[in-house]
Amino acid sequence: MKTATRDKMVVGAMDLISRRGVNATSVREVVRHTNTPRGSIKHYFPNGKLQLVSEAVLLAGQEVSLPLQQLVSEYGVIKGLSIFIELWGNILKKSNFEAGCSVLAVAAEQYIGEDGNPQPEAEQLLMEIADNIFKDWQHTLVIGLEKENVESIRATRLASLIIASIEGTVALCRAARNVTALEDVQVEIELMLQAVIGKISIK
Amino acid sequence: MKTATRDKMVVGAMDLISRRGVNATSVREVVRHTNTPRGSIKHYFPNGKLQLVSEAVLLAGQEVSLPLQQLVSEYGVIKGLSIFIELWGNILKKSNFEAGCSVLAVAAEQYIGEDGNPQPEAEQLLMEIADNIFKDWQHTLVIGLEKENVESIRATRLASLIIASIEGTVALCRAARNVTALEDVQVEIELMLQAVIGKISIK
DNA sequence: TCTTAATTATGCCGCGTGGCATAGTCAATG
DNA sequence: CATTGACTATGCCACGCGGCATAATTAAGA
Repeated sequence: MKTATRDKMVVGAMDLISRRGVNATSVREVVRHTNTPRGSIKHYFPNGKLQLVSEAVLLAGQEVSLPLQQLVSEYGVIKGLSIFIELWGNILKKSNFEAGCSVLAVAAEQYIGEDGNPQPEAEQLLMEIADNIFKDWQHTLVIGLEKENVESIRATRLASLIIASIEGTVALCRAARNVTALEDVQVEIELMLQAVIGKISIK
Repeated sequence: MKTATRDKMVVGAMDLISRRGVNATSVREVVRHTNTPRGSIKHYFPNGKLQLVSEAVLLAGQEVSLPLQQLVSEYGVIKGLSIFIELWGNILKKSNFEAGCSVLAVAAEQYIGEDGNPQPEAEQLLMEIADNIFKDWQHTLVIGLEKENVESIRATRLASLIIASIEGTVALCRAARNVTALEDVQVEIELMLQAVIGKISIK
């Protein structure tokens, strides 16, 4: 497997993006950070930074999609989400609140090219990648909710709320340097879903 | 008032940050973007980019805090939030989904210095500013919820969820280049609050 | 008016960047 | 062993950056 170098680059890019964002992640820094040959970047990523970043974000999406899917299908939406949120808390704590969500990072900033100007085509590409990932996560939740007999339209709306709130909360916790908001949101999402699914009245 | 120049710089920085993020917003671009004398930046912001960015983010926070506070106190939490969310939708649409939330942008990326490395002190300063702004918004909601007889602890949790979900949704909508997620979240927040406040069972 | 202070103009510095091109090295296959 | 193709090393480029210093200009106060 010669792809060891290539993989390290993508993983390293993902890591840096999750901390610094896309624009502040330089390919040279990725190379340094991963002890990887600078001469290989052009070889593995002929389209340069944009290609590296694209793959890094795709990977970041996958690394969230898989556990989310697995947790929801194994424990159901409510318990699954609870664990999923706890997982994010661990990522934050383990990184000393430096790491965030790479996909959110993409969605929060325009892509600026080497000339210092926005690059609409590149921007659109990355945004579409991010959008697809968000929609993927949302879809997983919709499936899980429908399995609990939540109506399709309602499930879609709830999934939007849940994804958005988790993403937003991760950012909030970064700023606060604690995990309180994540705990708050976990509780409220659980209460909300219990009400919706169990048709129980919230007091 | 000679501060016309200074103000234009702060406003321009805020605008650029909301689109590009902090790291991709250069002082020189702010100057160009605002037709402002480059020589004045050192004069009005002796501490350089960090000072400019700090004030821009503070302003961004204020420009959200005030309407939020006003809407909640005038229309109550539910109706107020509904209008507030619609307001965000307008910002997105009017900017062709280029503008986002400057405060979220700060929370989503590390601050990278002119040497290309993270600057922990600057980073901490900006994060504290962002955190204070988030907490300010949250406080406004807590007040509004308590006025509707929601228990204090519950109100705090709900406020976390609401702020996080709105911030997250703005990012989602940027990626999707439409306002659907914002509409979804608006409906679900309204339903949730009606249930909590009115003690009505959700079907 | 004259002079003092606030503001602006402009050029320079060192640096890091993304991209590229050329040359080198290494491994696998003939 | 030879050769071919994949991988890597390294230097260069033009650029934009943040910061700074010095000089010019303008406004305001005596």
